[in-house]
Amino acid sequence: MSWKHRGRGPRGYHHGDLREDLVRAALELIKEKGPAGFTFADAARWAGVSPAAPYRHFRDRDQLLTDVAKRGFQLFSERLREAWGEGKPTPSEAFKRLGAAYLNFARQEPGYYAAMFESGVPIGDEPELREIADRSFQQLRAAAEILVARMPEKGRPPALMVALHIWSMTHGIASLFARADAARRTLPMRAEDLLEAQTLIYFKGLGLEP
Amino acid sequence: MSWKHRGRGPRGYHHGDLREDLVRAALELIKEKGPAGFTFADAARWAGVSPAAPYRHFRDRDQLLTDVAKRGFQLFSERLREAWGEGKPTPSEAFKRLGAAYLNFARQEPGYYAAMFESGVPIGDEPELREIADRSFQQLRAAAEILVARMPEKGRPPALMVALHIWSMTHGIASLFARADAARRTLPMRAEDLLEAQTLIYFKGLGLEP
DNA sequence: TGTACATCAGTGAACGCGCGTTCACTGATGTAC
DNA sequence: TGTACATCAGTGAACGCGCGTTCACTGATGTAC
Repeated sequence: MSWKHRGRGPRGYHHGDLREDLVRAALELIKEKGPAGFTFADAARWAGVSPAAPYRHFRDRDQLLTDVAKRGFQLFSERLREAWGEGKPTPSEAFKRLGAAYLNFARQEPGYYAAMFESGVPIGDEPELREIADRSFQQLRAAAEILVARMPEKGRPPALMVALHIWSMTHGIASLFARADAARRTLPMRAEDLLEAQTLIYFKGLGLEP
Repeated sequence: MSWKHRGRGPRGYHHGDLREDLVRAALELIKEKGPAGFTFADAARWAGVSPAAPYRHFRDRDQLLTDVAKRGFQLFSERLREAWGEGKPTPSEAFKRLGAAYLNFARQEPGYYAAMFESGVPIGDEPELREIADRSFQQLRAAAEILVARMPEKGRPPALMVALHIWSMTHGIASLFARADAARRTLPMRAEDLLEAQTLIYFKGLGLEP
């Protein structure tokens, strides 16, 4: 595997897919050094290209980071959707998969996770990013709707609140115990088990039988 | 308020309290630009001192950051301890205060919070830091013990697990909705209310009456 | 099918800048006698 | 109380370095005819 172009065949003057490769570079570098630890020049070097080349594709480092965050939310939405699997066979099974997918995303995609949640990229400033980010949450929201719909009509909690609760607990466990970097706290059990237990207790508190 | 020494009286050749002032500088700069957005030189400038001066007090930027994290955990422990107030008048009252203290800490001390949880400072590498960080968690742990002790002996959940659950949900809400920077998600209610509702549901799921 | 041309996506040299770090130094403070 | 000296905590100049950014350029590719 050559340093210059990493096995995508010899390249001539044109790179061919620099935009994609810069995103890959960013992910790799964020993983290694944290969301603030990579530079535009770094990314160019990683892609085997002159330091001026990235300017053909991104205005600056921030725009690259924002793009990474967007792709991250996109991928995240898909992962959550697949995991939820329309709530089959039972919502609690599906919730278990959903939580596991969240934790796995944090573990396996540290570059995306950091760009999405800890890079300081302002979500609110760019409508497109905001929309994509919201879509991830809509997955949770839809799941909560289905869960709540199984309860007797009297005393149903608001689905939005339930979705936010699930999000919070999952995000808390992911950020503390399932992250890939040195800030991870040790845990005397699997993060999945901690989350599953918490979810069960929470559901029970809502009045749902298992 | 002069730029040079910010109202702590005129100073001569010696600064008097540079170590403390560098910590203050770090907090201020982290708050403004994020945990990775400040430099050693920045901190020196903020304190009104030559760029070589910080080296008398800290080996490098990382050591300063670690020191900030330590102080952060120290302060955090105290805040949690005060808020818990030995669980009086009732544990659920006390838990409510505990959660609010956590959220307020995230909001009011963004510099400390970021240094503690999002700066990439490796907790495990320095025993002293680890010990201080653990102490914060022990506050939650002790609170969980008291809560669990109120339950009938049969079917008591492990206090450790309960403490981890409380930590996770509080941390999740703090990190998503009560942070002070641009990565904060909007929330259609007070973060405190979301947390309180979640805690109540969780406690109910554990079999505790309000 | 060939050719001329426009456009695109890269180069590489150059620049100013701020950072980290070292160094011999010096002003201020504390202490022994 | 005064003096000599050691120590401490700063200075400021200097250095090498890598980053961000611009620029005129050039090689490769696509397209009109």
